[in-house]
Amino acid sequence: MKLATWNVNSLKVRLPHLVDWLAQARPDIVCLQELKLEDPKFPRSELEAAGYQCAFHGQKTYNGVAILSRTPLLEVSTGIPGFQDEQKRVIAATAGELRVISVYCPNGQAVGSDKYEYKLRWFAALKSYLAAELARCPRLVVAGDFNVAPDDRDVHDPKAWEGQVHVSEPERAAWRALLAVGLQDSFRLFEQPEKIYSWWDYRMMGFRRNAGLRIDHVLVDAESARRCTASSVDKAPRKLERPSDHAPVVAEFS
DNA sequence: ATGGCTACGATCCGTAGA
Repeated sequence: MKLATWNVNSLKVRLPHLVDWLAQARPDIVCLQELKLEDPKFPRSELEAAGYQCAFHGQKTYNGVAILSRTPLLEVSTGIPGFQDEQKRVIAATAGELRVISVYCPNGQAVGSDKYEYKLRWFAALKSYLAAELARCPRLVVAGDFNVAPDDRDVHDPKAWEGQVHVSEPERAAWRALLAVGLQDSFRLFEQPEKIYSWWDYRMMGFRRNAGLRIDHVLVDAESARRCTASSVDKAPRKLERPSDHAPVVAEFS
């Protein structure tokens, strides 16, 4: 079983890349972020033709999340229960025995800004939600764009980024609090090459210089961690013309 | 020198992303 997460940065623009990638990588479940389109504009028929059922929660211009699956998606829920939020950043569904949550965590803009405070509040709410979901559904995968680089290995230039948004200590503490409810970063279950990232700035030839951050993650419960056989970043779609600034992250399970 | 791309929705610039 292969599960992926990909921040597509506009599903409208990236649909051809997504359809091609689905055909090549053949994931069973895909979590998508930054759809940037309203639900009536979701390309359901194209993705069904590619072999996927779809659950989506979109809005115009910003945010928007989805889950694609080769098997039926049941018990779809959107948002974080009890957390009022205009921004469409969370969708959950059950595929077989697995509860899957696709998340697009806030960017935070700059340390100390209103958006940064919102990001920390949002992470606290997500943590409570994940604890409750884990109690209810022991097989849980949370995949998406977390907008946090967990440690300096996940940052191309830790000195330049020191204290900045995505790596600041309060954000990393919020990340560790998510793991503390009983989840693991699937990528770090395995020995990995150095300098693996999932996002590269469009500017300054970020991708060519491998000036990136690892901010897209697949979190898994203990049993899913035991069954996880691989976790990696697929850089191929980032090399195409007019790419998303993020690459897909893939985890495989026995 | 604090910029630099990209997407979007508004128009021919501002907001946001990371």
